[in-house]
Amino acid sequence: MIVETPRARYRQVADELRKEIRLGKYPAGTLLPSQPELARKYGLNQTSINRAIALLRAEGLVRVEHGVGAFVQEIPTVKRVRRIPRSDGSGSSFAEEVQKVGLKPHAPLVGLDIVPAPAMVAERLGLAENDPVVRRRRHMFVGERPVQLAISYIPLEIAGGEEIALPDTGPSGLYRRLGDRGYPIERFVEEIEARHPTEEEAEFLRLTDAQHVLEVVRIAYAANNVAAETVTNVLPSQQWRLSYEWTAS
Amino acid sequence: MIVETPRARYRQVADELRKEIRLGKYPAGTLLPSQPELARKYGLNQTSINRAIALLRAEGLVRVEHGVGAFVQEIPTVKRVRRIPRSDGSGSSFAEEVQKVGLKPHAPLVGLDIVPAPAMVAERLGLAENDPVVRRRRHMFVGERPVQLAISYIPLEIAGGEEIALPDTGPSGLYRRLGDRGYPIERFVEEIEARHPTEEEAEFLRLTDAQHVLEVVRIAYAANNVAAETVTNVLPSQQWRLSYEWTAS
DNA sequence: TAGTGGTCTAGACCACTGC
DNA sequence: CAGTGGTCTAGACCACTAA
Repeated sequence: MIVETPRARYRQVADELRKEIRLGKYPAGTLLPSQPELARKYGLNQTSINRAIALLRAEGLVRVEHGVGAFVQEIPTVKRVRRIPRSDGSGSSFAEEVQKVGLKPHAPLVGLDIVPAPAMVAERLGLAENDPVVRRRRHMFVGERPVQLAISYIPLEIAGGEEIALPDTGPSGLYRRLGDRGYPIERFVEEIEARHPTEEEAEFLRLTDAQHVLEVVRIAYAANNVAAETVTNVLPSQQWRLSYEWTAS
Repeated sequence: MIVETPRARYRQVADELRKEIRLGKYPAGTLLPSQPELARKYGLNQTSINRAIALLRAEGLVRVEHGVGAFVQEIPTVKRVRRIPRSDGSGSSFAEEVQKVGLKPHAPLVGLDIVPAPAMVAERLGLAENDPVVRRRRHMFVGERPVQLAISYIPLEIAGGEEIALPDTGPSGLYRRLGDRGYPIERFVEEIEARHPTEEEAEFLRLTDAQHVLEVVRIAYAANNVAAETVTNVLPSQQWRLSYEWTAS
């Protein structure tokens, strides 16, 4: 190791490991050498090596399993997938966009039920808290890899029942059904925010709590600004790039 | 301190400080007690206190100045400001949106020159690398607080000269001038990505490198898919919420 | 059980800031 | 200069995982 006093030793170790990962010395999915081993190699204490690994964790380059070791994270394959507001009013669907980049997506339904509206959802849909809403939860994968969480809420009064959100109903399918029920969608608003994942999200998406997620909240409005649906998508920020397109005039 | 073995002591200290900050015991801009002092208070080593502070740094709750202390970060005042693609084709301007929430923005020009196009810019604008482009750089503040960086590039052939991007030219002003020069804008694409800040960005935006920024890249297209301008905005992810709106048709 | 990562100490030294 | 935060050690103990 170069003695470069102004830069902390543990940072230098992190730099070195980062470089070696980038160069393919430790391919995705493999284990880094153990902390005692790295300590010997670099002539440092295990405590210092631990700090170095903590840096790589925070950057999302490495995922640590206690008692096992530090795994090199898979390459962010989902990046560059797009969300595009289109003239038919829907954002492009998850499946479409992932297929475009040649990957096999699946988005199993993990829950479909009727629940009292949580405060945030009630606010977005213009309901009173605890008014009944249809809730649809999906886990989205690319191959074996979890890449996104989605929870959709529709006021029960508008939905009529759970059936409206049954599987194989793509977004446009859902909006067509809402139209059939007398709530044709006129306007969409999406808000994007970056935040720390909840524990549940971190576990499913295999993130450390030092990494961030993007939360994309869409609200679909029917006539008279009646909010007919809201969807919240949670995606690891390092794996996605969002895209919006619109025309002048 | 509660002896809660499964949770690390330093995490408990961070929890405690986080709570006290939230409750206003340490208002924004003030210093936390020094590390030795906190060490005495919690019966821990300075090393452990240092780790606790490091957590708060990573979360952006605190900004540390070496040799001085840990300052409580100002409240993220810019949050909820919107970017809305409007019917006139422009995103709403920085100044407009900040004023809407009752704050005083200013966005001084820090650079206006003609440079060879960097690779990424050349790709976005459909130029060859090193083709000349007009570059406009702005630093954006709300009051005294730096909140955003913006760099705009226009092919010199389209711009004619630097004048096109002179100060007090709002976005729509620039696009009107481009129209006058025979390049009316037809279409916009924005791509959003979360990443770690560069050192320069971290310094200006007063971020630690553990925090994230949103990079919003917009490309404005004239007829025949000729890219007439690209702007890159860099904003601290914790201080902003982006918003897009569009109508079904 | 042996090997892994996570935490903590007591003490040291350094770099930086402000007086 | 004194006070601040940043780093590092040598050693210890714990929790977790896998065989």
